[in-house]
Amino acid sequence: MANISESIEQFIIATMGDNADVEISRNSLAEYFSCAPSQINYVLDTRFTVDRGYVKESRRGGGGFIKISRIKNTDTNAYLNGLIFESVGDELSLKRMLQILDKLVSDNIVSDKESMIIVTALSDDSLSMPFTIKDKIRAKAFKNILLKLMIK
Amino acid sequence: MANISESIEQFIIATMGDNADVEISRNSLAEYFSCAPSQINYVLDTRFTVDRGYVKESRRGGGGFIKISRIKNTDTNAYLNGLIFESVGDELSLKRMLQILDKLVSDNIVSDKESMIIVTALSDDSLSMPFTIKDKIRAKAFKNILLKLMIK
DNA sequence: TATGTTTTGACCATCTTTGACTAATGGTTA
DNA sequence: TAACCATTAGTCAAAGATGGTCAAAACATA
Repeated sequence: MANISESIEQFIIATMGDNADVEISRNSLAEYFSCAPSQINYVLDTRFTVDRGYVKESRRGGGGFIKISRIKNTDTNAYLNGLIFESVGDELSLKRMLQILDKLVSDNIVSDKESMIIVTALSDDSLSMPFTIKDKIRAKAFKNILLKLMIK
Repeated sequence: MANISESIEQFIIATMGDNADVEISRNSLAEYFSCAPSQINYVLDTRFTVDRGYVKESRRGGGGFIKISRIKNTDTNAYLNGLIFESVGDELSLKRMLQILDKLVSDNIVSDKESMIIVTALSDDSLSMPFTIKDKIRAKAFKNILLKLMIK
C-alpha cells in the first residue's frame, strides 16, 4: 500500500464492513492518518464516487459528520444507473424527462404523486431561465433524484 | 447524537410525548444538560419554529416558564395557501424549505420519499447557479409544488 | 521529461457553544 | 405605594468545531 490515500480508502471500506453506510469524522480520520483534512476529501472524491457505487452526505459544525452509503446492486439500481449515465446526459429536455418518468411510474419505481412533484419542480415554469441552462439544471437535478432513489 | 443541541431537542420532544404542549424551565434544562441557558434558546430558535409547527410562550421572573405548543392544522389547503402567500416569498433558502418540509411530513401532507425528492430536486447542488437566482427559482418551484398539492 | 496522481495548506462556509449584557416579573421592605 | 431585590427568560456577538474548495507543491510513473 504505497500511498496514504489507499490506506484511508481501505480503512473506510473495512469500517463499513457489510453495513449499508458508515459515518466518519473528517478531522479524526485525518488525525489518525496524520494527513491534511482535505486529503480525506480527496479520497472521498476519487474513490467513493457514484461510478463506484457510493453516495455521500455531510454536515458541518459541532457534531458534524460525513456519511458514506453504498448503492445496493439490485436490478432497479442497475436500471437507474443506466439512465443516469446513458439516457440523461448533461442536458435533459422536459419532454425526454416525461418519457423517462412514464417508464419509472409504470415500473413502480416512482408513484404518480412523486412523478407529479418531479415534473412540477423541474417544469419550464418553475425553472424560469433561458432554455439552454434550463435543460442543464434539469439534467443535474433529475440525475440527483435518480441517485437518491438508489439508496432510498 | 453528537451534539448537545440535538439531545436537548430529543429530550423536549420526548417530554412532550403525545401532548399538545409542554412547559419547561430554561435554567433547569440548562443545568440538566450542563450547558449555557442561552443554548436552550438556540435549540428553541432553530428547532421549535413555526415552520416546523411549534409556537412558544414564556414568562420571566419568579415562576417563569417556556411553553411549547404544537400547531394543529385542521385545513390542509388553508395551511398550504398560507405557506404560498406568507411563508414563501420571492426567495426561499434551502434551510427554510427544509423546515417547511419537516412540518409537511409530520402532518402527512407529503411522505418522506416525496420530501426527499423535493429536497434533492431543489438542493443547492441541483440548482447549480448563483445564490440569488437559486433562492428565486427554489421559491417559484416550491410554490408550484404546494399549489399542486392543493388540487391533488 | 511529460503526465497524471497525491499531499499540503490557506481560506471559506456552516453549525454549535458560551458568556456578557439586557428585560421582565413577582415578592419584600421601607 | 415606591424602591429594591431575586429570579427568570431574551439577545447578540464572539469563539469553537466541523466539513468544503482550490490551487500549488511534491511525488510517481510511463
